[in-house]
Amino acid sequence: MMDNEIFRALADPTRRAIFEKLAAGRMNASALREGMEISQPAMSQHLSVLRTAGLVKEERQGRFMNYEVDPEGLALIAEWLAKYRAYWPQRIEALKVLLKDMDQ
Amino acid sequence: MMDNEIFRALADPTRRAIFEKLAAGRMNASALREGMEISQPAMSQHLSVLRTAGLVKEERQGRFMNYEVDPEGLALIAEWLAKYRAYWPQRIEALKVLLKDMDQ
DNA sequence: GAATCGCATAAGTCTGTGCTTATGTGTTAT
DNA sequence: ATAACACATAAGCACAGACTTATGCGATTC
Repeated sequence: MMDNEIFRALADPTRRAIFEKLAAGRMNASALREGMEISQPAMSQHLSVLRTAGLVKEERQGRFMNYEVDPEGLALIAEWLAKYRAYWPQRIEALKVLLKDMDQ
Repeated sequence: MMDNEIFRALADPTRRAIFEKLAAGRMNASALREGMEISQPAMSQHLSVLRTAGLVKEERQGRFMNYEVDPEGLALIAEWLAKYRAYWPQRIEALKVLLKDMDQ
């Protein structure tokens, strides 16, 4: 059950911020730190958690380590969410947005 | 920002189990405890967290407290997920399932 | 109205987790 | 080779959070 690691990873606001920043594009750990007031070890540890959860994947490039969003993790959340489809009221705007954004 | 409470609430496996059980239908706190090896105060505290996160809503009925899934919280997760639509590869089966289930 | 029931809250304990400083490992530059 | 760089890992600390036992509070039952 990967649910646990996924939701645990996203439970931390700093990690969500890192993930959001990564969503803007592939980036190395140092670039991620810019404007984030976070120590280098802390960043490394957060990235490790995100990686274990399947939310992020890494690729070595020289002495840099490039990180990017891993769709795998997002898919797990979508699967989890789909289990509760019965509870989606038609009028919730967010659903329409989600559908419009995804279906194209 | 409600993201924090949502993901924090779902980070605990016991709370996810409670939520999943509630998805089967409206239930009071005692009924939820059945077959779950969890103390009464622990259940009450978990439900409080889920409620604050917007994942569950309650309604008093005599001396019972009925709980049910609150779509509000699910909508917040869907909104969060929609922000990363750019990372959905077409072939992910989960996405298709989600779309099929929702769009009908 | 007293006892019981369903649940919430209080207070304390123990574990997990996010941080720190220090150090290690591999890569590039000089 | 040596220094500098990008990042990972180790160890320790402080706080958050999930549990416990005890008690409180409304509502029902007898």
